[in-house]
Amino acid sequence: MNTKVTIKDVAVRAGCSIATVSRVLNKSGPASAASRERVIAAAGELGFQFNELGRSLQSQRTRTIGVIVPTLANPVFADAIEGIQATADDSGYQMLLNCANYDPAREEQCLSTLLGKQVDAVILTVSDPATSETLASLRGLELPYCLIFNQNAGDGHPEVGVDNTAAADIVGDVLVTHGHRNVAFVAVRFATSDRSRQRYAGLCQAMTRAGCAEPQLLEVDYEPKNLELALAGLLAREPQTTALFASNDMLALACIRGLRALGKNVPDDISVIGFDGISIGDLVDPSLATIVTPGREMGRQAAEMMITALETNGRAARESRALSFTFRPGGSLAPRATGTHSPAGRLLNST
Amino acid sequence: MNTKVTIKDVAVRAGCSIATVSRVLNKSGPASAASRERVIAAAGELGFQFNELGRSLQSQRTRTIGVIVPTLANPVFADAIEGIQATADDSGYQMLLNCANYDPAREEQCLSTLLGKQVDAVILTVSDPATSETLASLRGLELPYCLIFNQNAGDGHPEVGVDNTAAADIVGDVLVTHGHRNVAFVAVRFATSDRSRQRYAGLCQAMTRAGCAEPQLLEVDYEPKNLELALAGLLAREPQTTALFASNDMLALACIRGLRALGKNVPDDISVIGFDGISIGDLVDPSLATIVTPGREMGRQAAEMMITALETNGRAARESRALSFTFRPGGSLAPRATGTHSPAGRLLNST
DNA sequence: TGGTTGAGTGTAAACGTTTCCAGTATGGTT
DNA sequence: AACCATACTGGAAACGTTTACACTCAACCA
Repeated sequence: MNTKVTIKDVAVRAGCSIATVSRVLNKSGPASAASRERVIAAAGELGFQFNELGRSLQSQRTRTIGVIVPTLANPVFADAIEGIQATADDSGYQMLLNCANYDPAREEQCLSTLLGKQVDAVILTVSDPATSETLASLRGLELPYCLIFNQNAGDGHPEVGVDNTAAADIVGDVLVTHGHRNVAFVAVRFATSDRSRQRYAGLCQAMTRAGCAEPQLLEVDYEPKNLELALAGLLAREPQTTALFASNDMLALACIRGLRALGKNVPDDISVIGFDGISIGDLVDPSLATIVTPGREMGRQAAEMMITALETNGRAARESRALSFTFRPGGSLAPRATGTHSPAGRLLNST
Repeated sequence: MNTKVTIKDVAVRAGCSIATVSRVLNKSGPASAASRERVIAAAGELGFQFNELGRSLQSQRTRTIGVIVPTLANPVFADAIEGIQATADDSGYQMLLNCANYDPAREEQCLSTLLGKQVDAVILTVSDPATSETLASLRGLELPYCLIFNQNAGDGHPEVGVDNTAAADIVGDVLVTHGHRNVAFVAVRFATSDRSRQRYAGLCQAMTRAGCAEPQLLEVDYEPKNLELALAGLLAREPQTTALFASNDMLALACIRGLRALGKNVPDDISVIGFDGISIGDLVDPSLATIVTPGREMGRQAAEMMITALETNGRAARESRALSFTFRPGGSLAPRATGTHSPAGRLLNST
């Protein structure tokens, strides 16, 4: 009974025109106490609720923010989404969500749908900002938009993210101070993820600065069997490898599992560091050493930025923000075994 | 340049009326080859895209499905969302997502917003179906809706879920066959989650059937310190407890961590079983014994059901589906230590 | 008393579509 | 030659709002 009742029905029941109903319910113009009362009563009795379609069409704004992310399977995106949702909600905005599945073509299609729905702004993460058509067309438009997770996307795109390169550089430093000199970077979708590449670059930078070998690059997928094979191959080719840096936490966890399956102990035989700082990393054993990025905060700030841009109607949406990150130590990282014999874990195994 | 161009602009450029443009672009009526060609050209040159607001207002359908879930922090909901998204997308539908944060008042508010936006259908998970105002008002409406995760909600609400009680009963059986006779059920938000209560009931049913003590009920929150304290309290009060059944996987992982912090080894000192079957449970060590529920499939089927109901315009949305689940063994579950002395793990610790 | 004010109200246009309806040709039949 | 389908087309109404504008009426002031 909620639906179907329009402002016209309220007007009839209140014995006035729809203009008056609108003015009363929106508090947007004068109305006598008597009308006001009758309108409110009528609306209440009828269970009237505005049809936002009509409102949006007229006002040229939907109070809806479109969001495009690669997936929800990685909790780091779920976090950001929650941040967007919460912030939007506080300001009376809605969120229209699309998952593009790491596919640039789908990204474009998602954007197109969102535009059709007349979203007021767009928050998105793209596979590769440098080549993204989606991003290119977005710049041509007049509506506020903002990248999240992507950083240093170039071309002055507004973005809220962390400096992946700097963060990975720190990971490199940490590895070096722990005595690791032969490390490998494990990535999924390296070719189509700017973030992976930035993280690899940061790692390389730190390692070569310390005079270490250029880290190996190992591209893998999540399929357990394949991952195991790839890891086995790496360890065979580069037996001196003592640490793995995974391009994200989910992958890091998968690597630990894979190594375990190969009979390797983490961190005694080999250390693993992740990236993102998903909360589960802290629950598992060994706990995951990782870069903690503020996923939820990223979403929050991006949404806030969009809403401010919309409310002030100013061109304020052009800014970018680099959020801070921290390195979280964890049990998956240990100092490199000093000799050919390793400490505790190894000893236990060899008894 | 995409935005702002309306069917009227296309009509002008094509030298015809908007009616003709509409007919051509929608293939919804006759048009001469010449008009057709000119319209298509004009639309292309102008980068025309339909304004769905206008369309929806006129057609009385938005091709949008509203979704309300408690949170995205639990991957099990993220899975379902992805399932909904993917299915909706295939049929040209959008998804409007809201997180209600386990708060019935917010659930109501979310529904109200969704209705304002004129969603064509609603898929939701509520805290407590029995007392949910949201659910009650939904039944009064004429639009298709469907519960997910909630099951046996009563009152014939359409739902897609698994039989929590039966699943938990199986968990009880598994525990019994592993020799556990003193187990505890650990839950968050027991009072406001029908699922928690159903799972507890199923466990009790199986345990008492086997002649065991009624399982302890331990209500906790996620805060690590509190959880640790609660677990310590339980073990002090009921030292004979040999297994924990957690109301969901996230909590199970948190329990394992908490037990570890208390110096207890899982599964050697105590076994832990979860519920949901989130993929991470398979990555960690010990791997999580759990009930695997088809989260994504739940979302998929719910969306499919809604779309069918909408397309056929039939009252087909009244059905409910119980999806199957499986028990997944894992390293977190071990047979109860037979004597006062426990096997391997204990021995290692005591060396 | 006449004018000015201002509050309260309704009419109607506009937002971008779809679609009914009434037209105009064109062609083919008797 | 008159007729009638048929194919195409445009005008206009409708969907549910907001809001500019014009109107009425009372109160107030000179």
